[in-house]
Amino acid sequence: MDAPRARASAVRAVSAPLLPLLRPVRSGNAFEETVERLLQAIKLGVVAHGEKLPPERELAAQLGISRVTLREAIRALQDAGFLDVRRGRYGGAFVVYEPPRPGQGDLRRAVKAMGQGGLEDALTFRMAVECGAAEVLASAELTAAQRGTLTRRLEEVNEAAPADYRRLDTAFHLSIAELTGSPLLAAACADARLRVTDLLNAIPVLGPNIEHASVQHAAIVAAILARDPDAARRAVAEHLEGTAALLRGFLS
Amino acid sequence: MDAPRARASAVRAVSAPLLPLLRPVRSGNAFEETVERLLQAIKLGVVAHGEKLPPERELAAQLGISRVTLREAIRALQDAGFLDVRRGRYGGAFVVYEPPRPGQGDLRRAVKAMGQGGLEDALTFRMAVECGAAEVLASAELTAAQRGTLTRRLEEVNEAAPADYRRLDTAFHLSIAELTGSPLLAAACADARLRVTDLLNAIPVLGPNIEHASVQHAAIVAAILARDPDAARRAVAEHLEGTAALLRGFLS
DNA sequence: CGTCAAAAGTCTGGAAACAGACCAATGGAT
DNA sequence: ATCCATTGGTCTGTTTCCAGACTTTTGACG
Repeated sequence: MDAPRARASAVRAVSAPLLPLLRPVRSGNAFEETVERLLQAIKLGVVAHGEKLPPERELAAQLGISRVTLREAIRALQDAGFLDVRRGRYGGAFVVYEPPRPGQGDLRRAVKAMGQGGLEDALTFRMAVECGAAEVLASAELTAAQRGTLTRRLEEVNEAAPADYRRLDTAFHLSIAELTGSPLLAAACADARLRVTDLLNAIPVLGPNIEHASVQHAAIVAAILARDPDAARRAVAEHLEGTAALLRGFLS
Repeated sequence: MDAPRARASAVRAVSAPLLPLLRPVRSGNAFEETVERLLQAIKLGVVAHGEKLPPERELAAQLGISRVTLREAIRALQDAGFLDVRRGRYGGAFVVYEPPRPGQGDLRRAVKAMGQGGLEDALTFRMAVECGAAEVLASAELTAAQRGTLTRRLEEVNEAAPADYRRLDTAFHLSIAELTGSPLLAAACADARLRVTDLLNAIPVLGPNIEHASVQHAAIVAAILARDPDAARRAVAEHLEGTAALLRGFLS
């Protein structure tokens, strides 16, 4: 139809470096992906020991999969001993899992499972999105309710029993992202956190680290409440660098 | 098996605010999702006018879908006039599309298509991830090749013809993310950019804006090359705020 | 102690997606 | 003029996944 391009036969290949766009449309297998998701939710403590998952129909809708597929995943987690499924009214899929005594050999295995370069990728990604979230939040004018949520989460982490520490730490970090009011940003932070969960679960929760972390957490909250974006970003960066260094330390 | 929980019947529901984890496992329909992806790649100029998509087999593998599904998507884009598919050796799916003369009424439609709160979400997300990427990059020690890529992309934007401007601007922004070496971060930035593409395409490319932007682009590159993370972050923030303001201006 | 609502468990037919083999056209190279 | 590698086009059988109706279990409540 248009002569110019016809003879041109401009067989320019697709530009090499711009291919993050052509990343996978679907993450392989719905069943496996669902198992992974639920497992992460359990390990993150989003659904803690003794709690139950939402009803199958509801959960299936949220995950965008059919009930059949969801049930297969739940069944797998039941067989693996993570869930206890009870039927009848007031039944459901109850979490029967407590974070393991962090072993030492686990860490290398977890790192290996991330693949080549995966660790640095995850840490970099987390640094970028969490710093961004803190900065955004510190730039916004918060309502009293939002400030309350933030300080409450901070207190919860500080008072946490060792067994609950990771879970509440996660909740604290994620609430920063959620309070920005940007679902995309919150999802990105959740994703980033997920990618380091297995690693964090593989290292012990040590007193000095907790104390150090709680000082940093307090600094983050203070900066956000003071509406000082620069300070908030720096505080988060420092905190995450500490975590990253801790991980690298256990690896060397 | 374990008496303690049996009677406990701890029917604590799943904690309300921590549900970004239970987001959809798969984005609905593989076909539609693929069409969307390809369309975005075309509109972003990742595959410019006259270029062709990678061979079907290759592209299907990259997208993680079957060739059948990919072909349906390509067919749809062909019918819609975005692609011209030719067979035989040296054939392929050629892009027959040029960014439209930016209309004025389009913007509101594009915004409406994003849904309630979608605009602020996208802008916030973009601000967070792109600032993060710039900061990460400015913190790293770059090779000569990386510095070269960055400055080359900058020059390309500055010399761009109006018709090519958006495409090269996109390439510039994305290369910052790519140079961080974090695929996750690069994907996040690409995603963020995608979400505002339709909006940007709906507003005219004005001389003063371009000049303003090119000054800011230069500042970004300078800060990165000077290894000044703070300045890099600020420069990106300023630049994106400019874009956001421009969009809001056209909306009011 | 029976009722009943909410939950898991089951079944069936159909649509979507896939894997892989094979066919057909095209145009540069020989 | 012919060859042939490369690319799109087609076909077939299989697997995965889904939508929705229906059944069964359970335990709080009246």
